[in-house]
Amino acid sequence: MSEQPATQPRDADKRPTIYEVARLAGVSHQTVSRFLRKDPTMRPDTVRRVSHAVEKLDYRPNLAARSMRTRRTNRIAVILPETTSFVPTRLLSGAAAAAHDAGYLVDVVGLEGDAAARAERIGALLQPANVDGILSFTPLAENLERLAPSGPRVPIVVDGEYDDNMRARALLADAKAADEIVGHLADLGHRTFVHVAGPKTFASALNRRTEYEASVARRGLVSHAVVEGDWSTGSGWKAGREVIAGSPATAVFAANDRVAFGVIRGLQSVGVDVPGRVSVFGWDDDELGRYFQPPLSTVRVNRESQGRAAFQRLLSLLHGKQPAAPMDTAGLNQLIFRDSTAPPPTV
Amino acid sequence: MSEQPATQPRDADKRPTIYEVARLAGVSHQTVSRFLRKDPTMRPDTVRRVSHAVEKLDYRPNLAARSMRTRRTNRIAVILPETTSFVPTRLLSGAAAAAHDAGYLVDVVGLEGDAAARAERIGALLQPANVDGILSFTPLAENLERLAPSGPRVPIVVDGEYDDNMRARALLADAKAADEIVGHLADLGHRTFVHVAGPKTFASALNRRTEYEASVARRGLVSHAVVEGDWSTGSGWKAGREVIAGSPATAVFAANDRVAFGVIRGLQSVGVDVPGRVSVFGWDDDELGRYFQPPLSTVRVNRESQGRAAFQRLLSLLHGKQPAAPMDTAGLNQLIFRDSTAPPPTV
DNA sequence: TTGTAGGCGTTATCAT
DNA sequence: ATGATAACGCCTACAA
Repeated sequence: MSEQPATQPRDADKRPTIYEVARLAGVSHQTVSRFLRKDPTMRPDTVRRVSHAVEKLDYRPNLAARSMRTRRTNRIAVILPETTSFVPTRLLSGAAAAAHDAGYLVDVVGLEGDAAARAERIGALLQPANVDGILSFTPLAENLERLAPSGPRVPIVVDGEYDDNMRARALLADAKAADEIVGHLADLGHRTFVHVAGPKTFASALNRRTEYEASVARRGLVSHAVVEGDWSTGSGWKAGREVIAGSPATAVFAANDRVAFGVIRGLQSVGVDVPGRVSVFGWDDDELGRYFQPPLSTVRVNRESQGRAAFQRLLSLLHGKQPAAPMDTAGLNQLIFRDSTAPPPTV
Repeated sequence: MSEQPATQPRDADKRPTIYEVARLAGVSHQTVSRFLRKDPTMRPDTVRRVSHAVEKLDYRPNLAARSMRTRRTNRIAVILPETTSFVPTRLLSGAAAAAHDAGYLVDVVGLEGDAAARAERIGALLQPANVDGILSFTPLAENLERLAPSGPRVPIVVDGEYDDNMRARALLADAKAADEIVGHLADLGHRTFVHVAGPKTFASALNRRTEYEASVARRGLVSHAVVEGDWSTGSGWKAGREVIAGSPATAVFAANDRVAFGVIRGLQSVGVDVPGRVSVFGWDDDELGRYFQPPLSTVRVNRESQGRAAFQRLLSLLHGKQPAAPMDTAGLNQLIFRDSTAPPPTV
């Protein structure tokens, strides 16, 4: 009773393995493995014994060992934009939560800089052996080629981008909201519009812009200008002062709320009243919009569920299914009308 | 020349291993391993041959296999708050970038919900076998006990929290800025203050609040109230209307810019002029503050480098060193004076 | 229903 | 300076 430490010989600093659980439970090591895999063919009594041992030892599986054997990592990589002005936090947490719910771990990698060393590490990370799939919240384009030049590729989903045969349905939600914004402003009596867009590389920005142009044309209205913005308040401010103020436009559709705040403040700074002279519509339902002066009309998008949806799309890919476009396309976007939109001045 | 496929037998869908690299280079598999480990004792010629083979096959190491053998994962976990109103994006990207630079991968895990399954997964993730260290941007408290009840623990750093013997120095930067804010307002002539704080569970919020109270007392000023906020614009709005408006206070120190925006708008909504009647100071240098009405006085904190610093602290722990407090404590916070602060009304 | 053998890709240890 | 062999912890296959 002194030579062999029996059940807990671990060198203090070492986690128990299935072997030690097995020994404590008086079974073989892969009976423990079966237990972990929730094999239904186990005798209830055995389950109990193993379960106790697991608990007593506070056993936790070694993920690396598992994935090496199963060739599945239960991990996805999420690629974040390098842009400092646009970081989709809610998207990230939504996607991460969905991933966790589905039993996946989430690696985040940034696209910042381009040090060779980092490129290499990221390249390694994105191998099939290291990650089951990739979810990107930033346009990828040729970056991908650089990161994983050849060989088998894991499934990739870029948020907001869809392949052709699902484009129509998938983008419908955003397009519909964009069209409704134009419609709302038109109903108020506006005829001349400006759109402050997001970067063209973002599918979502491009889509909104495209739909804006289509909607304006369809309704026989005038698009005075489309300003290329970068999601930032500064770009809105600039557009407000340099393009919109003094122009015949009376209605502005901004790519997001931060831009809209900039537009409004820019206009106010040169004495243009909002919404007296110009109406402004945002997109995101940033909390501040409720308290802004004037309170901002906007689109409430559930970024959390957008993130979840993006992950679901990836998950479908991982399961070998064709990813379905989000079904609840209807309820995804909700227009919120506040005081930043009103009828145009009666000339 | 037909039986053995020589150098690229991989089943189309399989990444090459060091064995295939070895075969192509005409060396043994752990000569390749040495190459990967940058072993300096290799003959230059051998290095060249292996290097070529690696490149030709686009070989990337299998991280799981490596970590299983080395018992190091080169991975850290970053824990994000469940709060939806406060998501430290910049902190995250700063920390992630620093981690990547140091050769570490980053897993993000949220603290959302409490489903047993998720707790289990997270618990597994946080094992030494799965992650080398943990960086948390949210208070952990007893959560930790729940997640990893026993056994060896990996090093943990909670952003903003420091152990006692470094507290003084580490917190100096924030405390100094907080004191300077009070000082600035006092210099303008203010005597009666309100602080709209962040959640007490956040070390940073608690520290600012504590220093606020100390600074006010030290200077013989009056703290009319300390309002418990939650980092949100709404909490600022509420504080502005319900506590500050109609009170004798003429100066407000808000926990962050979003709160400050709420305070200002709340005051304006009940006809209280800022800064005519009340001055408001923020914290964060949110871009919008530059364009706000009035432009917001605030503290510019480099969240990126704060995130980097947090990771460095963890890295020290990982290397077994005592973590040093940030050295550049001086330049970390920079007060920015804009129009939201002015002398109090002359009574 | 449970146990035994083998191997996943890598690095460590020992030879040579 | 390089090669052979074992081991990391787990799971899949097959045997009992």
